[in-house]
Amino acid sequence: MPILPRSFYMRETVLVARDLLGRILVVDSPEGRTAVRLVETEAYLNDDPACHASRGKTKRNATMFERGGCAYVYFTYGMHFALNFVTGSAGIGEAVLIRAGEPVEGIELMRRRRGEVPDHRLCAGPGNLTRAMGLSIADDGESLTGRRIRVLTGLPVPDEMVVATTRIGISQAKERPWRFYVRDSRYVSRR
DNA sequence: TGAGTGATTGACT
DNA sequence: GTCAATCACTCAT
Repeated sequence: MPILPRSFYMRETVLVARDLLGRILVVDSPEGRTAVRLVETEAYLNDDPACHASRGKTKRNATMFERGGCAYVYFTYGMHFALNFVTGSAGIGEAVLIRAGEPVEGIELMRRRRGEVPDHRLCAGPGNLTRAMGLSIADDGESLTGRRIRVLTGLPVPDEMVVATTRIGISQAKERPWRFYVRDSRYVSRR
């Protein structure tokens, strides 16, 4: 299956977030391979108060200002990592948060990393997904078209199967409908 | 320098 | 529904 090219990410961030549903994220690690079908994403834009980049560049968010097509991974709440796909041209500061995926490969490895949880919870939520796939701050800046991390074309999700709603866990710009998930999927973090 | 918050999660009432 | 875990960052001293 083909790898999504960098040009996929060099588009409007909200459109990329929507178009990522149904795509396959593959991560190779020394322990083995894991892969998920993306079922839940959120867009974070430059002029968006909820976006890390909205208050300028810092050491933590610097990767967000790179050219689209790389991973922005950050550490939050003192214990969790969150994976984003950087979008647009260099210097813009926009990205798509990967909130949930449906496991398609390496489920045993995910279970070992996550412990006793049902399969539809393995990658439900940004912190859970990074833990199940073995991602950490060490992956910040990694290419999304590389050997360790890549995103395959998968099967795009038709409009009637996509729900657009408000984002989760933010206190500012709550009303913007930039969260996308696959209707009726058991693998999303919240309904 | 220090208090408050956060793109979260799981345990508990 | 509440709350603690625990750290990078912001904003106000």
